[in-house]
Amino acid sequence: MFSKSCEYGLRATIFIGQQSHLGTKVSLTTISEAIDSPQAFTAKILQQLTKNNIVNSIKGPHGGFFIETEAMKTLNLSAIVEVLDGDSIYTGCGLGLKQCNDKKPCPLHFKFVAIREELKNMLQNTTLLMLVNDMELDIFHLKT
Amino acid sequence: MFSKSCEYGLRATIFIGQQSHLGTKVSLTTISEAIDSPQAFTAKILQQLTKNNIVNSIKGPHGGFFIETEAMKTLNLSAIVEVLDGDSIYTGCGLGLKQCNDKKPCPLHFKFVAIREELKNMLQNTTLLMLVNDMELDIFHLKT
DNA sequence: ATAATAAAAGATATCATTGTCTTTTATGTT
DNA sequence: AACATAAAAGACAATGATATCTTTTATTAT
Ligand code: FES
Ligand code: FES
Repeated sequence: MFSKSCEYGLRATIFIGQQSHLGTKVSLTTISEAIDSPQAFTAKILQQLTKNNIVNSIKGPHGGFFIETEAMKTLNLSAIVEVLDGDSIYTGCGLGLKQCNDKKPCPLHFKFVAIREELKNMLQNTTLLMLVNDMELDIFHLKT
Repeated sequence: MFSKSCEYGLRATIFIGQQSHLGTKVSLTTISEAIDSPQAFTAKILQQLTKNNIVNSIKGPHGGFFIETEAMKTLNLSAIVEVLDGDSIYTGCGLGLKQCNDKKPCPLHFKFVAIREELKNMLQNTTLLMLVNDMELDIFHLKT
């Protein structure tokens, strides 16, 4: 469904959000251990997320990654996915045709678009804050 | 969503089904032109589909690929996807956790599984014959 | 039998994704 | 100012997916 980059990026963002909610910034090492991801690769992903203002970062001692609580209210998963995987998941044809639209549809088009839209809506309607709040229930996990 | 192999495989199978419905076997060259796919790569995919009894093939002059009409009634898209992409699309965690289950869910689990199940149902409930019949409407396309 | 046709099989090549390693830049502490 | 910390940036490596090419096998037609 999503690329590895996107999977790690989503997990990392949720973890950063969770910790920021508790008032603490987190370092790359802490993140990659918390979400069980390859550290150097995760660094690259965090660079992209930082560049695209999904997360904030501060260099130097006591630096690290964080997200403002206010930003968590409006940040939805769709924004993260779009940064890391582009919008092909929202616009791409299920059968790989170059164009996907109602005018010249593939035989799976209408059935496929219905599900694609649900996925899109789910990602757009799910904010980081929702997931961070859910995480407080101690039911959900970010590794294995 | 699906791999290139799976996209080409689905398109190829639909085309073979369509032509078989008209009573004609089709060659690799005909298929790859009809669905606009790389020929040699498509050959490899058709080998997999043949080995897994999704399509039939006959070597030699007047040979080619075909599917029995009876088989089209029971062959659903899910079977094709499973041969070419495995079942990770049905069982994999949206955030990339090694296990996906209700016992130790990721924060996206329940929302994600809901959509994953819809996709699964759609693929299981859509038979090749349905798509082949739809193709007769001249509304749907298998390339560009 | 020979030649032609067409898929199967095997080997190899290309590319994007995934992943690592090293150097640089920014910031805080002593 | 010197040092330590931590992210940013750039170069490089490994892997798997995608794609091609060649050889073999099966079948049909002459
Ligand atoms: S054209 Fe294939 S999903 Fe829209
Ligand atoms: S555990 Fe993540 S989708 Fe099920």
